[in-house]
Amino acid sequence: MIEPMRQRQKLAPALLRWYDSHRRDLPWRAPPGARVDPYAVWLSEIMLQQTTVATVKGYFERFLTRWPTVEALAAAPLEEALAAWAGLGYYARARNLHACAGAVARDHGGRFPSTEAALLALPGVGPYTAAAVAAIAFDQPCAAVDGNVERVVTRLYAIGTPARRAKPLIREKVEAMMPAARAGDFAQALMDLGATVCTPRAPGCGACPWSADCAARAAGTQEAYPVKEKKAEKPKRRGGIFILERGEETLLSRRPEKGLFGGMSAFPSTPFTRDVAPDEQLAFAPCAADWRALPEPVSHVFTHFALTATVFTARTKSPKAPGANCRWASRANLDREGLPTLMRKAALLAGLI
DNA sequence: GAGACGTGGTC
DNA sequence: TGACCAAGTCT
Repeated sequence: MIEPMRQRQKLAPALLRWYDSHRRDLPWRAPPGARVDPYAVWLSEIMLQQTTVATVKGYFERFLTRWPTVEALAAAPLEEALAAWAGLGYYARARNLHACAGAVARDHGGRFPSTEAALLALPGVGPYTAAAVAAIAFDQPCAAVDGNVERVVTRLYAIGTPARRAKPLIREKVEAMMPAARAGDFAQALMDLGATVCTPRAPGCGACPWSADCAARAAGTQEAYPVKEKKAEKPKRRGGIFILERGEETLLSRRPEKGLFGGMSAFPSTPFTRDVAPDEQLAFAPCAADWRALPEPVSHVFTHFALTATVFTARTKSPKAPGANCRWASRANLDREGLPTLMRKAALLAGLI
């Protein structure tokens, strides 16, 4: 048994050695030793919130190509940023991304602040992202605790408290092992370890630089961590989506700024905040028309409810003026309108794209 | 502080 | 196949 203080001081060097030969090559990472662009680090961190690396890669490249600097992104209309974000989910991130770019351009002269506290004050930047950007982009010794780090640390110390309440303790443990140099590499190494070795299922303890120090491994209970709170049951809801066509055009509406799909373009629909039974769905149609239900509904599972939506279609020649937040979109361009995935599914089912 | 907030992949 | 998971934040 290694004496505790000595053990703690050996953790970071062992992890950094492992990282030097096993680090993942990712589009937002600079080659070893090279300097990273804080804008690229921040952009990647926002996209990676609750989203997989594989999904993010394409979006990251497109955003960086289209808006190479934070000033360019700040100058873009919000609608364009939202459309480019379509399909990534959690659209509040895109609204905050745009607001954050504006704040950096306006209040910080186009340079991201380098301290955790100043970063935390930016829209869409919470405790994790502030620490991650400070560490990765500015090499500040900040503890970036994400889901990966939670898993690694709860296993390393066999912390049986549900992860949400264990956050402060996890942070303490990370700070205690934080090396004086290479703070950015350390933060990324911890996340790489969680993503590639200390995985949720079937962790590769044989390849782990910390396996000899790991309390859960010693007890053979790796997969029992992190302990999760039991989550509430997911309600099932029904609803309707209305696709109105006029010649080669389709009616789109802009969703309210807050709530589901906030600020996004979408087909008019019933509210999704509650279950809307089939016999009351047509009352939410954008106008009177010969609405026909498609034979198959679209099913879509959100984080907090599962939706089965009937897709109604109708044609019109001269409808009443569409609502203030409605517009006609060319069907040929529908693919580029930046529809949320649920709405894309409906368009696909209706044969529009 | 618990719930809202998307989506795609895996077993 | 349905449940669970993935670099969280905001209210």
